[in-house]
Amino acid sequence: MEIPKTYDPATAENKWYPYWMNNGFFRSVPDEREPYTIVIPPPNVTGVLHMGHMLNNTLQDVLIRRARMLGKNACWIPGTDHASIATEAKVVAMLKEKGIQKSDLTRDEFLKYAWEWKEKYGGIILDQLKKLGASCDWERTRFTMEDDLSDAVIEVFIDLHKKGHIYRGTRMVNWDPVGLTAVSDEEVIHKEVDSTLYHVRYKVENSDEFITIATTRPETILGDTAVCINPMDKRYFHLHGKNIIVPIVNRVVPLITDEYVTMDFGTGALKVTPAHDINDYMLGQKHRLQTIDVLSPDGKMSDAAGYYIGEDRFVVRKKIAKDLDAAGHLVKTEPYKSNIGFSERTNAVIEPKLSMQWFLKMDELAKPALENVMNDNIRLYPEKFKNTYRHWMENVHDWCISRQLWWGQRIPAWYDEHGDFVVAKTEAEARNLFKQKNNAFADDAKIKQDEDVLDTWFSSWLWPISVFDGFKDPDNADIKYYYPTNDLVTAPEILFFWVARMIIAGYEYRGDKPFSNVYLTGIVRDKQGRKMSKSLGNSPEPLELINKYGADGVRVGMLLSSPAGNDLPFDESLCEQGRNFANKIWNAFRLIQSWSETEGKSAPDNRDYTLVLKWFEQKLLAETEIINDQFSKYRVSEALMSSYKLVWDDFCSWYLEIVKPGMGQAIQPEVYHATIQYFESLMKLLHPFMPFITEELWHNIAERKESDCIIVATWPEAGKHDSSLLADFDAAIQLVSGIRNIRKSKNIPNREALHVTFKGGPEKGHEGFHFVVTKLCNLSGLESVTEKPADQLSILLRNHEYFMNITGFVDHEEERKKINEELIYTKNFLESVMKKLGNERFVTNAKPDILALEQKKKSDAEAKIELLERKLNPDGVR
RNA sequence: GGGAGCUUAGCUCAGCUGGUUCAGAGCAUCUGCCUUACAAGCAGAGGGUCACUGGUUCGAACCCAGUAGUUCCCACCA
Repeated sequence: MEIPKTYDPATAENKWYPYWMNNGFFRSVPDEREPYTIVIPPPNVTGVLHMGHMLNNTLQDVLIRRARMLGKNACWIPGTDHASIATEAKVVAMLKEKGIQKSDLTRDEFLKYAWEWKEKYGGIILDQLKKLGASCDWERTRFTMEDDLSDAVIEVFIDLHKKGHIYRGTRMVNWDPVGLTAVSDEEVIHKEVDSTLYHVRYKVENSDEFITIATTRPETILGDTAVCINPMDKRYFHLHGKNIIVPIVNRVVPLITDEYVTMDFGTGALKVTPAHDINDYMLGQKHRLQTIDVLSPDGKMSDAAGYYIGEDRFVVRKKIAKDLDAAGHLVKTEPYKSNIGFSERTNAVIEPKLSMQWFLKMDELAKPALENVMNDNIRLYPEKFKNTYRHWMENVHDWCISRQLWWGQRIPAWYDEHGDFVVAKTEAEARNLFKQKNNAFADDAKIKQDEDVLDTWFSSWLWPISVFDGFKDPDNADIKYYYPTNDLVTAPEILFFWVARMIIAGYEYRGDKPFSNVYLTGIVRDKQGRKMSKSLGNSPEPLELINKYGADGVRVGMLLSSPAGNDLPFDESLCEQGRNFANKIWNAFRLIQSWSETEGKSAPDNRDYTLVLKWFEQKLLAETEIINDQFSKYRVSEALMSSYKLVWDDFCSWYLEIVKPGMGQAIQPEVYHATIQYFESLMKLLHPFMPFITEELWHNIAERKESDCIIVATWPEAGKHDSSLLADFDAAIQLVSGIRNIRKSKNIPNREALHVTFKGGPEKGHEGFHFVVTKLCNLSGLESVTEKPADQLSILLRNHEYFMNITGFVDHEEERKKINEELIYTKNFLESVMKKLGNERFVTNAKPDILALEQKKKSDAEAKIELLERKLNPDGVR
């Protein structure tokens, strides 16, 4: 049968993914096995797959597939997040293209469009994950805004309100004038921006004097309700108790004193605009100042401003500067760098704005969430995030959970005509509550529900519980079986948005952690270290990468250089390396396959390979143990690298080359069958990383039923191995490398057979592999001699000297130089060992095995020195 | 401003309890090979003052202090 020289990923991918799905290999239902569960960080319904998703989901798939092979009941729950702000923005934009304004629609009309949009585009990202090979239980796909999950959100709101954790209050919030909503602190990105500091003088009432303030936002002067100075500031002592006249509006406001003002910044005088600055707001509260909101929600000057009404704040900033100047109030301007907050979603400049919002008190709820991370009940990988986590949880702020949007779970609060409110699931319940509060409450009294919806994270924080219907039916079989889940794989950016809050919800509603381990991935960056983003256009299209390099190749590429918590500087060449690896495996298979045809047809290769078979068997045990250990520490890229080297170096470069039958020879059946077994084990080890090619080869390499799939095969055994055998083999291949090196440096072609000898008996164990050396190096012989041959090149290995019959090439000076260098190194080494052994404190304190090791180092070094010295002075003449 | 982390080969990173067969890996580079599985390959080689300075120790890439550079998080002085 003709097998193509290169692996064709598309064929395997199109064949096996549907096969796995149709045969229910991804499906999980509770049974007697140990569960292993991951809930996906639900991507936004608006999302399309980007490189971050690729990394994240590849990792999850690796973990889930390995758990499945370890015999666990592996369950990976997929789903999507309704993402209020992002989705609403998309729908608004879509409507705009159709010529429809959101403001022309009723809430229900708008939501109808939004749902249509979701049905149409909401599943794209999940389909893309399938291309990557994600083995999610698709029958369990959830959506954060489906009925059951929304019910859970509402119930939790009501419950937390009942417990007194939710309150309503006037607060300074981060207002997004484009999104027209409040956003949480975490969604504001601060950037340093070049701006102007305006020095403006205000007239002191009943005086000719002026007081000069500095501001970057002169448009807010219209909302000033005080000027503040430090009480200790000598410059202004004489003004204490006076009033100030705000320019343009000519409002008379008090001059107040507060230590908050730093004397040496600007002019030491601060204009106070409680409606538009968080610190001013606090000053306003403290000094009972009037609050004048001069901006409307869309960032234009409001009626209350009195001037420039309806004009954008940035336009007004320039205008008012001019007008102030004209009126003689502008003293000077200077360039100034200030930190400005931008909305993460819309990139609009955030306005601090006073508004009525709903808040969740965090201090008490956060306690168990902090404690259980600190005591390692929940482990973060890498551990360094524990610090960050603690810092945040110890200084946690109340969570503003209301959003001025329509797409999301509507807040279950109801207002009567006086503005009193109750929290209830339905209007009928709300009426009852009103009645309980007030007997006189009329049956036909008008009440209306809060217009706002809840923050998206207020639904995603329930995700690990709600996907198992843990609110709807707290004792159902699924939640009891799968919760707490095992591992969560997510980005550090949402450690607080999401991870911390899930932990909080877990303890509040299940009395238990939502997951045991959190693997925090890095950010995928481009070669220049920039974050990959759509706006920069520096992100490769994931599906194109998959087409180009195969899903397995891309998976390997993503994982190759991404230890937990480290950013991944992505480069397509990584995928190329992944593809090349797949091809290497493919060709190893081709080689083995070709042997099956030689079996019995020609004279068998009659070498005794028993020891080599044993070596590889032991090597597999040893490496599997290492790989298991790396997995247990979530060192996934290291586990991949170990597997990579096991396959490429140990199996392909050494094992296959050794057992490969010579030209015209047939392989021995037992060697062939052992090789197949080893290959199968290797495929299993690789399966979590490279699901497609391993499944394909699994079915090709041996006769097996189609239903016998590697995806559900048993993970290879690890365990006790003969380390001296492994060391003996290492010595043999070192000899091989040494001989090859000399061949190369002396330009002796491989077809020219060499004869190698060594003095005295070989070290025991090691000689068993001599035939390996003979075969791989094309030796005409490898035997012991009693006398050291004269004038031959030699190799030193484990205190034994091997001689090669290539007399003509010896460069004595060069050789002596090399030997001398090695001698010096070895002597220094011995010296340090002796120093240690001569140190009483070392000898008394070191563990016995370390001591023994040092003794061995000593004797080895001594033997080597002796040998080297003899090499330099072969006749004992000095 | 407060906090945390990082700095090891050209690149990306290991180095887990301090111990010179411990200075490592992969990629990249260089050299030689179209050797019947694979040129998406084979074989070989070169490459590092472990950021710097000092300290602790019999011994430091590893522990401590300081310095420099760098990244992230938190706060937000108009």
